[in-house]
Parts: sequence; structure tokens; C-alpha cells
Amino acid sequence: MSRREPTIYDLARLTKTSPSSVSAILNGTWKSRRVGEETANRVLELAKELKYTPNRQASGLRRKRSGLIGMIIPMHDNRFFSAMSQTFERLARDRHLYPIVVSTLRDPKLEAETARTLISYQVEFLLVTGATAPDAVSRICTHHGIAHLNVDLPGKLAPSVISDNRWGARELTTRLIARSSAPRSSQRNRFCFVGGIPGDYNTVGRIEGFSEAVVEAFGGMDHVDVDACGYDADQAEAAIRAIYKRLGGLPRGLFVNSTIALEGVVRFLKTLSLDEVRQCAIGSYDWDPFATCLSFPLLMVRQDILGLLGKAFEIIDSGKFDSSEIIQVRPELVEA
Amino acid sequence: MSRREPTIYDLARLTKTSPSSVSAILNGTWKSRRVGEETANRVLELAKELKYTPNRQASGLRRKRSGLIGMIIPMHDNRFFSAMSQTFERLARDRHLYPIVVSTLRDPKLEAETARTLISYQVEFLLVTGATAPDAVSRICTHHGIAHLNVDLPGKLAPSVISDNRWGARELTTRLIARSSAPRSSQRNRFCFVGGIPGDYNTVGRIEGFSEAVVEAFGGMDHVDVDACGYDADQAEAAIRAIYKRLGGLPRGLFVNSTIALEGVVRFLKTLSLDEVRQCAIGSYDWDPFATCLSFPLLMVRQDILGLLGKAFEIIDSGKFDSSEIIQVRPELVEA
DNA sequence: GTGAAAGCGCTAACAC
DNA sequence: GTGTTAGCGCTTTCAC
Repeated sequence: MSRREPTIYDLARLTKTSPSSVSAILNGTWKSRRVGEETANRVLELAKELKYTPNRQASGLRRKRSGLIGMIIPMHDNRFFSAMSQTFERLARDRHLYPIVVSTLRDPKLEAETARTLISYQVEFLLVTGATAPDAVSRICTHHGIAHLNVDLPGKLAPSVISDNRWGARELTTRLIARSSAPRSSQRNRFCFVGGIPGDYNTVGRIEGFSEAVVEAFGGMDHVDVDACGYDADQAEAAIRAIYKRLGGLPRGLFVNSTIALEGVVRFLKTLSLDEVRQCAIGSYDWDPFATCLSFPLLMVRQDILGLLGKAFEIIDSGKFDSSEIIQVRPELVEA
Repeated sequence: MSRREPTIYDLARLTKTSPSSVSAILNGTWKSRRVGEETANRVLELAKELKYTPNRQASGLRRKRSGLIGMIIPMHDNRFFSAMSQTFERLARDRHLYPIVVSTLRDPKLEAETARTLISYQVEFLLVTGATAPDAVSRICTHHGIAHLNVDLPGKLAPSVISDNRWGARELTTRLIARSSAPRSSQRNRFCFVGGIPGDYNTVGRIEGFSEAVVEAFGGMDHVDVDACGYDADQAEAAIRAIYKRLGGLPRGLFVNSTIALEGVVRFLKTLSLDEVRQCAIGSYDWDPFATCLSFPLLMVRQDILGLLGKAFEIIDSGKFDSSEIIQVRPELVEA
């Protein structure tokens, strides 16, 4: 327990070589250093025997890089972001970078603080995912010369890779319209949008896509039919209830902006007859495997996580962090 | 970009003090060092102006601690583990430890390798959550003198904090039995268990609890009624289909061992009439918010994540890592 | 009250 | 082919 960890000095002493040789051997750098094969083996063997573990703080300090790549996300406890973490880890490891994922709870202060802390641990790159204030993080990173980029929500001071919300929403809506049929009541012959936050970048894009599709099919759209009531099941439940009351029934189609909102919507739909619900073409922007458990058909937009992070790592690989280009990645549509 | 980051030497030079004073001031250690208030302010101000950020690799190297606490989990992309990550972060931060969560995909080799890497970054503590081979990780940690403990799945070489699976399963089953009623066919007057892996520690405990409750209520249990078919929706779907065929209908009650298995079960239940399904008392070991969307009542076991990690951090706070005690934390029961 | 200096474990010139 | 040495940026003992 209190046994000092062996260092390269110990290895050098015990194998009668020098620290520099040991270092080179351990790092596989012995192309440049023409170290004797026999010496190398001796060292490697002893290292294994002693279970030598390099001290990366020391190594990082010396070479001024840590081998760390950070990603900040709003929260772990969410299907989308946890899938991001999973894929991020894999892509980072492929590049021999050690991934650190930290959540910042949509709190701009915590975002900035986390960025600073990660920088103090000398992360080499930082992915800023779904940040509330990405530009503040960018300013910090830029000041410290840390290569970084935005994912999921764009910023103005670094490259951004985001979902093509507008395309996804348009496509989802168009397909819903195609599979729907006009209800008896012309009053209810409309599509409604529920969920999300009015100012939110993603919501804005989705409303745009939704509107485009509706206008194209119906020749116009009533703004009353868009209710960005928040990302919350209860609010969504209230929203759909209000729609139902206003129209005297369900609309021809419904665009639910997130699975959390979908929860609330379904809570309300459960109070209706299945036949009534099946008359309404329902889609959700966001994917949840549990949706297969619903008793009515549901069309979902599933974000292309590998596509998003793949593009992000392309930028990392290329080293071009200076643009503030926005790359859009199309999501896919999935039947429940 | 290439501007060298300011160090305490720069701050010392510019404020005409010494690195040691700057260090003390920046660390708030100036109780021990009786440093002049005025000097302190000068330094603090300049540090802010220059956006000085300490280099934690250097500091960690010197003081032989990193301020890092690691947790390995099987995967991010899972409700239970991602909730663990979320809570872990909070509890770690409360203790001024910086949390690093890494997934190891239930792969013993990756678990060991990850432990070694985290150790090389000098983590001060390691939580080993849901590990396939916790003892192998323990051996590595012990060798390097790293305080660590197991969570969710127990090991023999470190303290473990786990869910009381047996209690939870027994309670769930007992309540399901209480709310159920005998079907017309006596052949179907039984409870079935679906999902999980036969050898798996958690599944074993849950089957025990399930059996106890069934035996108590019915005076016996048929082993045919327990099908640990795997943690997989398709397998669970096949399992419930087989049960249905064998019994000529649904059993009196059903214990589904995980929400992923529940998905498969629901897929099958959707093919039946709602009335038929409502006749069967269904429970799931594991919680998912989406379950509120189901059209039949469901009783769920929700693991007490804060309870589990709270206990784990109690051990960390107390510094007693030498026992291999197993602490059990009771889950709670939740109505869908 | 403050400064000088040693050294944490490692890497990379540079010397031989 | 191999060893010596000077730091990386920080903390901490010790001296004044």
C-alpha cells in the first residue's frame, strides 16, 4: 500500500540502463534511439514483473499534452446524450485519446467552469455538446489555445456539427401528412406541433420544417397549431388536452417534439379510444426504443449520432478548428 | 494560440513576489503562510487579468494526488447506469473531486485496462460499477494502492454496495400476487418469470425473491415458470410467446426482469386483447418513465441510485476500504 | 512576512 | 548504442 510505485529510475537501476533508454523502450520510441534488442527485452520484462505503470501526470507535464479529450454534455440521464457518450468514447479510443465526459446541466456557469477545469487537466480537445452558451466556452478555449468544436447546438466561434432539424422535421411532417386522411370535421383537418421551447435553436428549426411541409400540403398554416410548450411531460399533456378541446377532437396529425413530451401526450391519448387515436397521424422528433410498446403507429426521427460525432472527429483529425462552419447531419426516420 | 500559458513564475515576476507566495495565495493556503493581504490581492487580481489557470498535471505530480475520482460502468447508453453517472458526478463534486466516468462494455479485459489507465492518471478513488470481473480490477487497484469499491455487482476483494435484489423481487412478486386473481383455467393460475441471465448475480437474487414469494402464496413453484432467457427484447418476446402457448393463455402474473425484456414482452402483449392483458398482473424489475405510456397497469422496481452511491461515498468519506463487506440497499416500488 | 531551492516522474536534447 | 542532464509547473520545507 505504502510501497512507492516504481519509476523509470527504478527500472533503469535494476536493469543497469538509463532512464532515457527505459523511457524510449516503454514508449516504443526505439526507432530513433537505436537501443539493443536485448536491453529492451530486459526492461520490458522487469516492467511487467513490477507491474510498472507510467505516471501520466508526469509524462503529460513534460510533453505538454495529456492524451485527454473532453466532452461536455447537458446530462447523462438522457437517451440522446448517453448514446453520444458511448459513441464518443469509442471514437476517442480509436484515436488513442482518453475520453472524459462531464455533464453541465444546461447551466452556462457550470459549462464555463467545467471547460476551465478540463483545460487545467490539459485536455487536448474539447467537444461542446448541447451547450446553452457555447460561445462563452469557445472564448475560454480559444484563450487557452484549446482546439474545440460544438455539437448538437451551434456556436459562432467554433465549427459546429448539428442535426438537420429542419430537414428532419419537414420529412417527418411530410410523411405523416401522406399517411393521414382528412377527418370528418374540417375543423380538425390540420396538423399540430407540441413541445420544445420557443427560443431554442433546435425547436426553431423543427418548427420551420414542420411549417414548410404543412404549408406545402395545405396551402397555409395557423400559428395556433404550434405550441412549443416546453420539454416536459406535464406541459405536453396539458397542451394536447387543450388542442383536443379547441378542435373538439384530435387533429389530423400531431408532431411531438421530443420523447419526453411524447410521454405527456400519450398520457392524454390513453384517455381516448384506440380507434380515435389511430385516426391521428402521430410523429415524434426523437427516438425511444420503448415507443415500440405503444398501441398506435408512431413515426420517429432518430438522430444520426455516429454521423454527428464522425463529422466532429473528422474535424479533429484534420486540425481545422478555425472556421465557424455549421455542418448539418440528416437524421433518419424510424417506424415505431 | 502559441502564447505560452502564464505560470506562477510569471505571476511572481510581475507582482514582484516569489512563486511560493503565489502558490500559497492561489491555493488559499495563506493561513499558514502569513502573507500580506495587499500582496495577496495584487496577485489575485493579476491572475484574473491574465486568466491564469493552474496546471493540474504539475500540481498533481508534485502533491501526488490528482483530485480525480473514477467510475467504470458497463455502458452509458442505459437508464440505470446513466442515472448512476449523473448522481456520481454530483456526489463527487460535493467532495471537490473531479469525476471521470468510463464505460467498459462488460468486457473484463477492458475493465482491467481502464482501471490501469485511470490509475496512470492518478485517480484517487475508483468505483467499479456493474463489473463483469470486479476482483481482477480489485487486484490491480490494490497493487497500486488505489482505494476502490464495487457497486451494483459485488466482489470479494473490496467493499460492495448493491441493490437488495432478493428483497425487491420478493416484494414485487408479493404485491403482484396480492393484486391478482385466479384465472378460470387452473392451468394458468401461476406466476412466470422472464428475462435475465441464469448465472448472473442479480438475476439469481431476483429469482430467489420471486420464488420465495410464489412458494409462500402458492405452496410451491414450478421451475418451468422461470425463464432467464437473456437481457434482450427478442428473446423475451419469444419467451412470453412460449409461455402463452404452453398455458393456453397468459399466466396469472408475470415478473419481467428488466425494461429491455419488458419491451419484448409488450411487443407480444400488443397482439392480444387489452382485456386479456389486464387480467395478468405484470411487474418489471427496473424502471422506465415510458412505462407510464402502457395501456395496462405495471408495477416497477426502481433501484435507489442515490442510496447506492450515498453508501459508496460514505465508505469513501470514512476511508475504510479494507473490508469486503456487502451492503444491500433496498429499491423502491413504483406504480406505472 | 517572504524567498530560494529541491524535487514529483517523465522526456528529449545533447554528448559520448 | 547509451548515459547525463535540463527542465515541464507546481508545492513545500527551510532559512532568513
